[in-house]
Amino acid sequence: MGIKRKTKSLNSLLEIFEQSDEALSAIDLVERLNSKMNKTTVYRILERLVDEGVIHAFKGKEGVQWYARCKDCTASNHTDLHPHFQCRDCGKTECLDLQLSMPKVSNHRIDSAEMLLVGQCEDCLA
Amino acid sequence: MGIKRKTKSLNSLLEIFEQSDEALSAIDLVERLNSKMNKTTVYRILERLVDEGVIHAFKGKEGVQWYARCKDCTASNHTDLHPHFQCRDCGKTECLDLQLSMPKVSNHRIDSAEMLLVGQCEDCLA
DNA sequence: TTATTAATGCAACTTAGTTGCAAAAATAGA
DNA sequence: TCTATTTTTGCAACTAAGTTGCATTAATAA
Repeated sequence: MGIKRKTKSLNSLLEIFEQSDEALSAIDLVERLNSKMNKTTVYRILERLVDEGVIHAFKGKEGVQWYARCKDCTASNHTDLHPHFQCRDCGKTECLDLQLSMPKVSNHRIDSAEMLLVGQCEDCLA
Repeated sequence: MGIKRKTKSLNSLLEIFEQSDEALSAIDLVERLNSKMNKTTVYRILERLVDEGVIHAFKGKEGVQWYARCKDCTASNHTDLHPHFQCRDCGKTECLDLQLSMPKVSNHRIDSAEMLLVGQCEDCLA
């Protein structure tokens, strides 16, 4: 499973994530890479990186896919549970440095939790 | 602003929400009402009901729109902040009776927060 | 060096939701 | 009431995000 070969395409994506502290949307990545590779390839590599625990995926405010580098996750262990913030004005999206606790709900088994905060980022507040 | 006329279409939707304790997806509502009204109308009425504070909207696990009746909200005051749960197996989606507190993030203004839990519901656990 | 497996590209498709515009229905004013 | 105005609805066409099938290319293994 996961990444079998570290190809040029995969490295291009990895590089982008290493150079960015913010989260990146699939749409944005497809656009940025559209001269280098096909959008199908972008989506497939993103999926692989998520499976490998290199990045994690979440939904932004419009319901589209966003990705960010994982700090404390591996393929088998996705432990870090933090909220994401998206700026309503500039769209900047970031992982927040807050550890959420998984809420317990009686008679329910919770597999995953996702929290999205929407508001104004530092730059757009000024 | 908001609802100017209580039409037949609007009442059909209101009725569905009154008869259901679960959340309902836009997709599902469009399907259920497709003999009675156009999907554009469904989306427009849902938007109006949200504006009026009658229902609230949130994104399900696939990033699509879900709606549920508001308990403690009005057009001007959307106070109730609770997580939503969606069953990974049967898709059942519900408001959880837990009050979340709006996280404070320095240098950010938070307007809204949304939390989605995914797992197995009571029925699918058995 | 050939066989096998994995990665990629491309075009076509799907799905959720939106838009523009014309028609119908409701309301208001005289 | 009758007419003018406003609101609601339907419809068809469109958009945007993401997916699928399949053929091609590239990498690895035997």
